[in-house]
Amino acid sequence: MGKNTEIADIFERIADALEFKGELVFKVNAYRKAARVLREFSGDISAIHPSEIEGIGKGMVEKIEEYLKTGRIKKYEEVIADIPNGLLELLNIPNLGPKTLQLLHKELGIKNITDLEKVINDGKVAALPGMGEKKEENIKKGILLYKAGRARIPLATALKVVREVINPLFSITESISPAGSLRRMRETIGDIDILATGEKIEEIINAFVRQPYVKDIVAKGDTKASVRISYENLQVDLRVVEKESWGAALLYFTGSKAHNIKLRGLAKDKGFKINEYGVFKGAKKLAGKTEEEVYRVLGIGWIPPELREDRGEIEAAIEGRIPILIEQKDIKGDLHIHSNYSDGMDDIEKIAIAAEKMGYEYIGICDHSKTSKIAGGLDEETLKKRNEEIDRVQEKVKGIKILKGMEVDILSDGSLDYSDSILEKLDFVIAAVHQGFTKNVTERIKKAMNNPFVDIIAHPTGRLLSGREGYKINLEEIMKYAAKKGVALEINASYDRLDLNDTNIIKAKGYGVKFVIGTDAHSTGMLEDMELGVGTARRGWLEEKDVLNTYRWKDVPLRRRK
DNA sequence: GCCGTTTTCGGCCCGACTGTTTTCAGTCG
Repeated sequence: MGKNTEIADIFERIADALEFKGELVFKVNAYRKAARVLREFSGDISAIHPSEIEGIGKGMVEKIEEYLKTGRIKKYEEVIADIPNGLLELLNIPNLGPKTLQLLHKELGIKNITDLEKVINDGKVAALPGMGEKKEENIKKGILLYKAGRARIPLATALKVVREVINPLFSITESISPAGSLRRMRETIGDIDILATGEKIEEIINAFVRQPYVKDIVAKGDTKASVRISYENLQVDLRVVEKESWGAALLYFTGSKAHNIKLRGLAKDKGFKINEYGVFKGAKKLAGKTEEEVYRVLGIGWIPPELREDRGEIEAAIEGRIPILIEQKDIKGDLHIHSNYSDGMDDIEKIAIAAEKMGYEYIGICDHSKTSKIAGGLDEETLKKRNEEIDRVQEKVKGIKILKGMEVDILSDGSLDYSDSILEKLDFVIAAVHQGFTKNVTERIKKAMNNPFVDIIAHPTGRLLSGREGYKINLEEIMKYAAKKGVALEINASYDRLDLNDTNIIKAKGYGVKFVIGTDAHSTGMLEDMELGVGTARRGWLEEKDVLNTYRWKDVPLRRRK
């Protein structure tokens, strides 16, 4: 996806190579940081000047310019010149770091995974200086994990798993909370992190590693344990701390790493030291019981976990401009729900009752339009019947407003799947690309936005977390046009979509775009995905006013009402 | 390699756990 990512990848590989060679760790980190910053930078990289972006200095700018001009970076070619192809890849093997890899390369001549497996199986590793039986065994385990693939799991799955893991520990802990990327509501999760506190730390650790879901104990000490669970080979880390350190530990364990590093730098500037036990001045403890307390002694307000990515949140906190983020309770209705008239599982009445129980004021039934035949798209006649059914259910279920919406296909020429006279009569329309993902998609979406009855664009990029890449589009052009036309972009909360994602939301908000969070639910159970959508919106720095379905229905500033 | 109203040189986040060691290096988060 563009030059930013290409250059970030190269910087990452330079970092790996330098680390392998034993170069100063700070230099290695500089490349890692530049890679991360570049990945998240949304602007034009050819126009970057040193110091404009934190982490990109003179050297990095030179290399960026070199790449844009020649398509190569000499420094990269230099550092990998004497490293065999496929060797650095082995750094992804758990328990095998740069120092050990260098040793194995030098002493045993390994060049790739095949060589590595051979020397391990021949028992040649244990005999090397500083190595031993156990280290050899750990690398062997690491190779198995590496080959099994350690794919990140979707947020929705991780939330379910963490609730199951935490439940049996409730009775023996005083507090227990998810931490890590899960608490930050990242769209995918690698390891699951949990923090707990209670009277008997040892007992909590022991109870944790003895749970039936534990397949393998990776590490176990006085204050923390790591286990691998049967489900998806996931690693779960539990850290147990004294009550007095709860806040500092929760902060530390929630991350992100980049957020923590910057926070610790801030503490250092003030002459403090911050670790997972608290904030210290010399031996004196200044804070640690709550997260609020820790931030306060650093002179800033509490920062919501979803923002802790070092994307400017610490600077914002210093200047007192941390937004009041949208919350689930602000959502007044779900505007993207499929009924069994198209490919949904449940009938309209069941959906209405379920949504009423969730406390919504309104729901939008949005079935597929006629061209999406596989998804049971409705022809004009069936649409009429469905709308009559909505009227009938509305008579029975009075506690919630049931809106007549549709998810209308944007066809290959950019026209819509129903005539304007049909679209006009609906309460609102979501337009969506469901076919021709590579054909003129930007132009087609823009053309669809020219239709005055299109209120929302569904899942604007079309990507799926399970692997589908998404449409070939110029997303920024679509964002600008949506802002201009007053069309809202959807934050599709479906567990496999989360589309727009966090960084795209930030970008779109910058252009003045408004949003709708919809679950795209195909069953009443999936209405719960709203939690994922709100989490993603929070990661995108959104406030209540940015999201249209936080308004009462009569006040929702839909495009067609303007 | 980046960065700077304490610095343009000399710092750069901090600790737990493991294994191979007798005081520490490597890996991880």
